[in-house]
This record gives sequence, structure tokens and C-alpha cells, in this order.
Amino acid sequence: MEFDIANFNDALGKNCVIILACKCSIHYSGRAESFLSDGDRLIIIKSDKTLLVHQHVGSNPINYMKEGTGFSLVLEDGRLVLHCRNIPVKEYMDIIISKVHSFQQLQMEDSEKIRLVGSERDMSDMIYRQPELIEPGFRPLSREEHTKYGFIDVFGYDKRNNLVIVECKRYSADFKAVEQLQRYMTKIKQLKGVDNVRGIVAAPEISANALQMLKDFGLEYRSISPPKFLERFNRDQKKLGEY
Amino acid sequence: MEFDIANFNDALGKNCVIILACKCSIHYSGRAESFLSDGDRLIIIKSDKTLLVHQHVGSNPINYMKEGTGFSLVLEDGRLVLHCRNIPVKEYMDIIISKVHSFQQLQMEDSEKIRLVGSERDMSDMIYRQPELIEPGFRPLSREEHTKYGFIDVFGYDKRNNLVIVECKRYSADFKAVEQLQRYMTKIKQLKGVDNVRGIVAAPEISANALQMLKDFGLEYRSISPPKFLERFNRDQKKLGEY
DNA sequence: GGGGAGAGATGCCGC
DNA sequence: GCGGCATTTCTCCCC
Repeated sequence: MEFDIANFNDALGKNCVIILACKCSIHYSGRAESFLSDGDRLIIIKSDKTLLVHQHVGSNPINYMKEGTGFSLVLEDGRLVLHCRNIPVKEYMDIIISKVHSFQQLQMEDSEKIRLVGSERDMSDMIYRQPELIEPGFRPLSREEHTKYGFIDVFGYDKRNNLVIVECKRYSADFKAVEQLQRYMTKIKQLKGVDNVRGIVAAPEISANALQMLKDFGLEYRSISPPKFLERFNRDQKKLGEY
Repeated sequence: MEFDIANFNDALGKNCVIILACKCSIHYSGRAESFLSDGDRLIIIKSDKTLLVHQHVGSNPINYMKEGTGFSLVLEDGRLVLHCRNIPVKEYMDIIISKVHSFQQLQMEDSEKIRLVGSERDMSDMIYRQPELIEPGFRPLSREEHTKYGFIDVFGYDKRNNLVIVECKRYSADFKAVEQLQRYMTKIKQLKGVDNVRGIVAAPEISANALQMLKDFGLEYRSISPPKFLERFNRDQKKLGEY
């Protein structure tokens, strides 16, 4: 493999993405400390100076450095070493490279942002627009608001003018979701000086423990799923070309 | 760029890592749904059939598929499409490739596992071995044990034979840590039928809100940091960092 | 497989 | 910067 240190450091100075496949060992020190012995890894340095080290399996990088890291590849005591320093966050990494398998630098043009559907935010939007999903006569006042009462998903009144707090979960609600709702309940009762406040967990399902805790606290549960606008995709993959 | 569909699908059948730099748009549907318009991306398919899609910035993949995904690259209506299907978890992705920048397949040998120091587990070990970090006369009985009382970091008796529950946090303790400890307290008092139980949060720091809640609950705080065995590494970096 | 909890969590938004 | 919270969280361990 033709590989030149000056060439690599030159690439670091450019606004490109570097892909280095190599055999290496790694030492990291920062928020914690880690050691990884010699093995083949994929090293990616992005244009924002994020570093990722990937093994041949697993979805998470085995080591990484955050955006804005400084890099320098040097020959040290006859060994190729990639020094990685992020001074502001006090994170340090040394990658000792014993063999370079391949080296690549890429210019990547991409200004697109992802659009995601089916988040908890989408769920609270849906409930806000279709209050009857909670119950007839529910009148939502606000959604996803950072009030002094806390970060409440949907907040409103029922037909008897009781305050209603709705906590949404896009997955199965667990006891932490119930605790979270209970915390809002306590807070808002104190701050508003009222007692007629109802709390509702809205989620596609709820665990047995969470349901028990919910009942103990006198709270309620509604089975509601996050919106999916394109169920069609799952049913008929062939129609994908329509986008 | 010389690029052959059969060659790519052949690589998929082998136990290697595939790196594809290309311009593409992406549609994902599974736990949620996402759309990403055309742009240059780095696509990695690992030997365990994990897929990662990276943009030129950011530490997280913009899209991904989990281990065990099935892949198939086909020419569809004159367009190159990478179909990704993970039937067991009901996740689907289509990557429409408008230009291939580079394609690489790598054999990677790596059986090493990372050793990490400074975790919460290390903290509880340290306290177990040096109980005086909590207070004189503290006698720990167990650490990190899944008892019927719950998952308690350190569990023991103080010099007056009160039960003591210690909850460790490697970072600043927040009110959720206090809630967690309070939950264990309630549980253990119920199950043991005793009332003389003390709860201690051990963390390098604690937020103002958490400290208030802690006091309200009658719990205690000890400022303890997770162990770092190689502070020397940080000191030695100074001379290396001079470049 | 579900539940519970940690993670070098990350990322977002608001104050 | 910190705080509070969601995440296609992921990962591990135990039941």
C-alpha cells in the first residue's frame, strides 16, 4: 500500500472525509479511559473533524472523538501514530498504526437534512389536532411547551374543566414515563394551587409494572400509536418509486 | 468509476466490510419513517450485516440498519437501488444511488475487545474496596447486585447498623438519580419492614435541583469521582501536544 | 424476549 | 454554559 504521511496530513488540512483502513491499537483518555489492542479497524475522519473508529461488526464506533478534534500523524520511534487532541473538552486519543490497508480522501457535497416521521413530537401534534383521540370534549391548550411547570407534551382541559396533562411515549410506556407524569402532576398542583388535575399516559402499549404504578397514582392510560404517514411502504415495497 | 452490480452482490455474500461512497437518496420505514434527498454519503456494510449511512459531518449515522439485515443491489427503472430488509424487526430501507464515487471491500481481522476504565461499575468497586470514601465505619455488603430489593450499586450498614443504599453516578447527579435512589429506598423499607434506611448519592457533582430534591427526601450526597488509573497519560500529553 | 439501568451516550431546544 | 428530555437511542445483564 502506497502511503505517505505528508499526504495524509495534507488531507487533514482540506475540507474532506478521510477513510483509513488499518491494523491499529488505541488508547483513549477523557471522560473515561479505554484500551484496545491490535486489530483491523476502519478509521473515518469527517470534514468537521469528527473521528470514528469502527470494528468489522457492531453499529456503534468502538472509539470516537468529537467534532473539532485536532489530528496529527507522525512517525514516532519507528511507529506510525495518529495523535488526536480535543483540548476544550479534555479528550485525548493515540492510535498506533501497525499496518495501513487502504487510504482514501473524499470530497462530499451534501446539504440535505433528514425528515423524520413518527417521533414523540409528531404524536403530540396529532393529539393536539385530534383531541378526540384522548376523549370527547378534551380541549388542548398547548403542546410541547417548556413552561415553568415543566416540559409538558399536551396540556388542556376536559369537558368538566379539569386540567389534563398528557405524556406521550412513542414506544411501550414504562414506569419512568409514569414517574415523569407524576412529577408534572405534583409540580402543577403546587404551582396552580388546584387539585382537580388529571394525568394521562398516551402510548401504543404500557408495561405491567407501569400500569400498576399508574393505577396507584390515580393516573390514566390511552392506547395511542405515533402516526405513520406511509404505511403503504410496508405493505407494498414496489411502490417506493413514487417518491 | 468502474462499478459492477454483480461484483457488489458478490461482496455481500462474503464475510467482508463494504465501503461505498456515493450520491444517493434514502427512504427508511420501521420504528419510524425517514426521508433524505440526494447528497454524497458514505455507506458501510459490516460483516455482521449492519448498515451505516454517514454524511460528511456529525458523529452519528444519518440512517442505519441493524445487524442481520438482508441486502440486494438492483437496477430498477434505470436506477441503481440498494434494498435493505430486516424482516424480524420489520425495518426496511431503500437507497437510490445516482452516482458511485468509490467502492471498496475489506477483509478485517479483529478479535480484540475494548477495556474501559472509569465506569459507574468501577466507581462502585472503588467504594466497595474503600468504604471510608463514604464515611468512617461504613461496611458494604454487596455491590452491583440484582437483589430482590432492586439493582443497587452499593449496599451495606453504617456504624450504627442502619441500612445504607449508595447510588453512584459517574457524571453530575441529576434529579433522576435522586428519584432512582428514592425508589430503592421505598422498596427496601417495604420489603424489609424497617425504617432506619439511609440513602446516599455518590457523584463528582450534583445539580441544584437534584440537591434540593435530595434534601426534601432526607437523603445524602457525597462528592466522589470515578477512578482514573492513568492520569499520567493526560500529563504526558502536554509535551506531545506542543506540535 | 421483556425489564431495568448505564453510556466516553448524542442531539435538540430553551434559558 | 447547564438543564431537561427524546432517541429508529444502543448495549449489557438478568429474569
